[in-house]
Amino acid sequence: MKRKLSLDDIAKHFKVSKSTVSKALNDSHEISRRTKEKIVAYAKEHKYRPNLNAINLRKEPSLSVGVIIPNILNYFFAQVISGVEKILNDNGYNMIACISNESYKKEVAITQMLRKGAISGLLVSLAEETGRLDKIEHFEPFFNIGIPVVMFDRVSTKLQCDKVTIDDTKTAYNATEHLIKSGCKRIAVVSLLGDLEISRLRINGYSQCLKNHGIDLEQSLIFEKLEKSLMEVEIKKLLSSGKVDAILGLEEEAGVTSLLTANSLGIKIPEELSIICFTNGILPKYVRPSLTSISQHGYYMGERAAKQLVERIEQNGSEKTFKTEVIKTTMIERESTKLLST
Amino acid sequence: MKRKLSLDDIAKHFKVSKSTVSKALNDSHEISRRTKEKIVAYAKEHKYRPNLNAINLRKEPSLSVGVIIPNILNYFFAQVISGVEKILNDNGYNMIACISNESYKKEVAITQMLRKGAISGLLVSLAEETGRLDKIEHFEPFFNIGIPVVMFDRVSTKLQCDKVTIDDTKTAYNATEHLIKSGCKRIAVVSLLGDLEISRLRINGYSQCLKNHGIDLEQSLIFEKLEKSLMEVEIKKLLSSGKVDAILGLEEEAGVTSLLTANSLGIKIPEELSIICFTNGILPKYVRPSLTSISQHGYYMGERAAKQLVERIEQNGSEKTFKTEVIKTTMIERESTKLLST
DNA sequence: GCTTTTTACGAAACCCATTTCGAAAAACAC
DNA sequence: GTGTTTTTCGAAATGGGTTTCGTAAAAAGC
Repeated sequence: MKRKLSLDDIAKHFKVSKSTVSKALNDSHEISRRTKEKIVAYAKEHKYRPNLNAINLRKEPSLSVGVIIPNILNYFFAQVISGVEKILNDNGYNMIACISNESYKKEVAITQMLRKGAISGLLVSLAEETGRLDKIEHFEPFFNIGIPVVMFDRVSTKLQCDKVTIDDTKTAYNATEHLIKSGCKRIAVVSLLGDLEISRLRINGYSQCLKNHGIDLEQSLIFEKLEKSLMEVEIKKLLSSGKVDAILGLEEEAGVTSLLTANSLGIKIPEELSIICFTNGILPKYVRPSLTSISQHGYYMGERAAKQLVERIEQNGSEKTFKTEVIKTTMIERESTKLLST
Repeated sequence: MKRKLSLDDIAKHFKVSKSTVSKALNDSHEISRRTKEKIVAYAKEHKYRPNLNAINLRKEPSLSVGVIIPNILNYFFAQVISGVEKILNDNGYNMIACISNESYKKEVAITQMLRKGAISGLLVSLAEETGRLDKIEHFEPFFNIGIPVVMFDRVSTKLQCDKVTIDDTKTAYNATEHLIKSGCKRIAVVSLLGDLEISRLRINGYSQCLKNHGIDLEQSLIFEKLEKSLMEVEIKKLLSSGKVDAILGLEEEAGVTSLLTANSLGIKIPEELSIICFTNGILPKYVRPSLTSISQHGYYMGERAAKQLVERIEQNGSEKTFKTEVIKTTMIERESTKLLST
């Protein structure tokens, strides 16, 4: 088709050498004014763009790493990105940040773009839709070419690579147990997240904990995959029914919305209702009463994931066994839960 | 020094041709098992990494753009990044996101890294420290090489390039006027930001408005450059003194902290104290009472800045006049201000 | 008018990996 | 043992710029 215009093309057009063209475009004193003018004019007219790879071929090679996150407006992922960026920079890598916007299609497009781009490694947290569809073939080319991949937070068991996650099951278990120990008996789960592995794991942890404490699991208390627009209404219904004394929010927004809704209904927190939520972003600290939340240590997770990737890149595939690093979570106790009388 | 290991180096070491080495490393069937093994082993041992620019020279050139932001944990900048990313992606560019962390030194390091990297354009919002030191020489190389630069939000008048900003003076003026019209007379300014141009402009707008309404400017009511750790104490002092009936926060955190402090002191909002803050992030909506804030339309600003940059890149420097696009701000009225009886 | 200097440009090397094609050597068939 | 196929490898082209160095022509010097 219409191949990109190269120096040679311009050179042929004017029947000069490409060194002349190169010098003319770089405004070298070696080239006469008249020659420069016509070449520059021609280049401008035909929108000549030098091939940056060719230019950089002569310079020090610059290493870069692709990072795919579902949503940068999510504070947790912003933290991860911060950590990733720090480590990559310390090690002389550029970060090519890409945002999938929770869309499978976008994620595929990004991988295609990155594949032909110059990346030495890839960090990924799956889009919600990708988790739901459970399609991960678009990552295979990287494995084939030998570009190391490290997944973090939203990982897939289907992919054989290094991973950094939290123990979602255990964390949910502990949070639930904390609620039970503080006297709560009817604990609801509220979530916006869809069919992600982490949602299933968290709900598993919750269920196991109830079971171990002899509490019956009630499906009617589990509100998964709530539509963002409907969440407030649903929570209002739930709280008005008076059937619950605690809420476990699987992400920050669920917890905060529950808290604000309870406030508006005049429900006393934590006396009548305890709330714990995953993800310790900005909100839990600032809402009133402040919200007990679980820190997933996003910054640290980013650091660890980036570190693992850098190691993989530098060792260049000698080690063949993949490791999954599990980062400890921390429950930040605030005003939305009762103190345990230990 | 120790130049990077190239295919030729390995070839010389084994006295074979570099095509053999290349094929061996790519696990080609054309190469015998024994030859492959020893070459791969050697490459691994000496950490051979192919030059990606050389590889990509043969592929379609991939375009990328550098973006420097001061802090990704700031919701406003996260919004900008979202907008930037969308436009760049739509136009087939990669985004190389870099975080200066408000540090001049880091910003300089980033520009050096990007300079030798393959970027076709640069988007920048200055670090706080850079604004304070007022040193911007590290951007000059880009202008010399002809790599277009677009600044957004935290811009510098010293640099001749395209810019996208809000009208900080006017916005502060309008906010102040809104407070005055709603009956406030003693309006304090609270800010964490240091010597940034935007701080000066905002305070200018505030001052002008007071002047035009015949209110004397009191330096003791302007709290610039507050230390993050001291902010709460300072605000507490200010509010306890009972000398103010309104606060203009130059950024979200200042506004929210003021609001929470007022709450804890039992000061009624907005009856006894009105608050408006810049930057409409997540917090203003979720605190109680909710906080009137000024949306700077981060996402849109990102889109516009990226669009300007892409245009510059594609036209390749034919247009020589630089334009500054001013984005309209919007005041989102919430519960922290009194309604105007218009 | 002849020498020297300057100007203007071209040929070729260089950056580094991939890939095509040709050829030598080894393996196999008959 | 001769012919054929397969295996294994190398030379050279390719991609698109930059840069060095050499040289012819034009300008300047005396």
